[in-house]
Amino acid sequence: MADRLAPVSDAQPARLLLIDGHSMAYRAFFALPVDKFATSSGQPTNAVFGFVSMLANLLRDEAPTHVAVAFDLGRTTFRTEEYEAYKGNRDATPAPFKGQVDVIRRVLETMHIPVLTKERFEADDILATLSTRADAQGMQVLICSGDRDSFQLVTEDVTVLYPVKGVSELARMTPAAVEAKYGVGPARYPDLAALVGESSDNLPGIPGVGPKTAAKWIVQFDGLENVLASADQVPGKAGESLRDNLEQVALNRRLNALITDLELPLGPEDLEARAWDRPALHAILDELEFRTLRDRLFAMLDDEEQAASVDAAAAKLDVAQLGDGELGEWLAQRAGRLLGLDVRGSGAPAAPDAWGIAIADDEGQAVALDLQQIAPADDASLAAWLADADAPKSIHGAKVAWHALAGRGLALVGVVFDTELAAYLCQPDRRAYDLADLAIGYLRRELGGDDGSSDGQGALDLELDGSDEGRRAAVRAAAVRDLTDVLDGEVGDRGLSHLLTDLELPLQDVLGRMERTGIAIDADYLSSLERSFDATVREAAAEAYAVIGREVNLGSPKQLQEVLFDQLGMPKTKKIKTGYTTDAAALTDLFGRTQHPFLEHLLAHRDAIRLRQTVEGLLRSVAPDGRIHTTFQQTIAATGRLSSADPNLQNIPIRTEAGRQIRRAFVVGDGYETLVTADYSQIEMRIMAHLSGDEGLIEAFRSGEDLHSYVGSRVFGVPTTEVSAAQRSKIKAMSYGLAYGLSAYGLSQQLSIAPAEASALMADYFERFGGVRDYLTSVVDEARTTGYTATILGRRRYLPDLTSDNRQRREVAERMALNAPIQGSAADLIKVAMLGVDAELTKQGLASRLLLQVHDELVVEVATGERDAVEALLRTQMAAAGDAVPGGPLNVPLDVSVGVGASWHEAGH
DNA sequence: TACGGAACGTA
DNA sequence: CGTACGTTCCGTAT
Repeated sequence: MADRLAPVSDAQPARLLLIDGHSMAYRAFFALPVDKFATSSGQPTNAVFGFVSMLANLLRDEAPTHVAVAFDLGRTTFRTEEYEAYKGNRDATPAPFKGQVDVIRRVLETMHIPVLTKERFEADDILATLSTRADAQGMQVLICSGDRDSFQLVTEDVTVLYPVKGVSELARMTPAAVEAKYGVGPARYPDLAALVGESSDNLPGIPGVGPKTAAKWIVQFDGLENVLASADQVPGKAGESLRDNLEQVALNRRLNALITDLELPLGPEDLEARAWDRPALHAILDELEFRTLRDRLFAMLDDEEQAASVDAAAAKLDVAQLGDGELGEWLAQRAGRLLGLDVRGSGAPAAPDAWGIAIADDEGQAVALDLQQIAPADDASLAAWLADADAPKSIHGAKVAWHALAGRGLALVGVVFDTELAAYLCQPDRRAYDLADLAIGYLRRELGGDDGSSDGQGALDLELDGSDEGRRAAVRAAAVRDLTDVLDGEVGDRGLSHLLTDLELPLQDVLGRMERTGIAIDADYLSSLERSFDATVREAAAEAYAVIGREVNLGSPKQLQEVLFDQLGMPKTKKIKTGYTTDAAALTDLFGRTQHPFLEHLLAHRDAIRLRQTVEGLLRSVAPDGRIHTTFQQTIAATGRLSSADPNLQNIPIRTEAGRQIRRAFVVGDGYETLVTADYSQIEMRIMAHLSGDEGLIEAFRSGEDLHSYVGSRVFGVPTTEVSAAQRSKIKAMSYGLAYGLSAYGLSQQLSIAPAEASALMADYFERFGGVRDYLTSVVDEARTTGYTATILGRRRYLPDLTSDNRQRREVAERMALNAPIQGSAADLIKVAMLGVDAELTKQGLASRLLLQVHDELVVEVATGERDAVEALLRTQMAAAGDAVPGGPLNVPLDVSVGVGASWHEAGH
């Protein structure tokens, strides 16, 4: 069999991967839903994604040394010249597929994978030629093609990878596999195909002859030639059919023979895999918005390449090896220049620590310091520089760094730019703002190392060699410095500089202090609450078990469905992915209909277990200082709101009496007099009034009357005093629903009224408050045109789905567009207010301090004797936030209500 | 062990 | 068939 020389013993044979580009792209196109794969601008990318994904898998799994992709050129080939109907049954190329082949070719270009085409020939002919020559040269060949004609090329050293499901699952067609599947070997596969026909090529076979008969004949007569020559000896109906179609079979065989001696510009030896043009590849994958795929691709590079590329990216970075005491001079040489900073450590507000720091300038010079063994002189220089307001710094996530440094007694002042905040303002819908990701996206630079957990906190691996870790930190600091210039431009282009510099950056400092301060907890009381809720949980569970005669996990929706719908045979609730919902609304509805006691106990159990869980979580979060230190996240909510985590103090119960018990545990701390809460009343409706300019709504607020009664009186045409409670609550639901894009149907559901009644209510509402309707439609229209919504301070939210062809996606985006300016403007205002309150506390020399923000509410801990002053400044500053709006003050007043008490519950209202 | 879904707390 | 979040638990996939 082996009639050629075996490869030299040690050397691995070359492995050539050949891909039929068009056929695989086409397969990918139909395997992946086009509506799921598109860029934010609507460019379909499903074929590109499938193709590149398949390519990535092949490169990883097969590790080819040589690669090429062949494409067809147009539809006319020597085959269509011989037989006009060849492939004539193909549907027109779908519009979303057009253009994707060109994109694939661009990707291949950046990967330096040769693309071959040949006038009048098909991609398969090119592959056949290359494969045959490579086989003769002793290479191992893999052919990836969705065209079965390629099976004829299979040998001991040539394997066809044929897609069986999408493009992710490829069958390895070896000689044995072909034989097993078709009953003939690869060389005779085209004989079989000629008899059976190939519908995808529009080549008809012999009627009544399938692969079994065809294989039988080929084996019996030893090849197609002999079958045709002996056609008259073939018995039966099939034989007759054969004799009627001799010409077609011969034609089929001529057409399905692949050409193996084309003249090509490149031979197998010229196809050696080369290094990718990484920046260009990054750029195009970026353009395609392929984030995970990019990670997969680049994760394939072996360590050596990885290291080399990181070195290349950081080649220009010079990490100074300073002797003890030389830091001061290094910093002095750069006095007044903006430097990038990277702090390694833990930024947890309750337990901060920093152990490493790196500083980089804009000329590729950096230093890295181990804070655990820093020389005293350098420590002093560093502390002075960090605390110097005139030493401008840029950091990625300054609040975390600020906490960490504080853990080592270091202040941090003079932060004039934050790359994380800047990226958030530019792309508020991103899930995360890892420095490494931003570096790739904005700088086309791979930072390497840090394995993704590089969010600036806790990412330091102590086991690593110190100098190596120092270099990583320096690379990050340099990336921050370089990103600063790029993002500063991006922020400026979007008109967000004011928001960054005058709002988010200074707010970060306020938030840091709020987190560090924390809020005092009465832990003994909280523990007694826990016991009480726990008792309720046990009782409710026991009673529920008694009713159904067995114990189930009441926290498992799956088991509950069994009990409710199978065991107890209750009517089915609303369908969800995993069956039927068991949420509180559905259970309450079921109880109303069945009066079944199990439901009562189940609901009581739900409530109690929830409360117990909340209490337990809070208890776990109490720090040694007896306070809870939440983290306010400033780059999470796409609308501009803050969020609170570890623990979340923005969702502490308030609606039920049992829930409010929990708020009694949040108390004034030692040495302080009381807590004060101040909240905006109906801030979102006020913003709606301002933004819409609706005279009626504006007048409602100026009149000082109860909003919902006022609006109700206009809608129902009765005096304000005669608006019934039911009318008022309908209006209230309606008003709030408007800001969320509520539909008439949704309103009817919420109010348990007929959809027609809800529609009529909405019509009446808009009749009286037409400015609101006009505003809501215009806000969506404008966002569709510009691509984004904007708040009163210019904060943007980009909503590309507003132009989606997919109705579902489009309507979701429309509701986001309605809500974002309102929710976001409210967020802007309270942020302005927080800065004002904080500044005023300082200015008046007060010791009272901000503790919490809950979207429209501030909680302040008041020092002895400062109560009146604090209350006054809260009212003033929160109301004054409306004056900071560009283009003058809001055209409605901002009402603030204030409460005072020793606990959050008492201070609430 | 990691992840998505369901449920539910807040504004 | 109403926006924005975070946390917990369950069940399944890994």
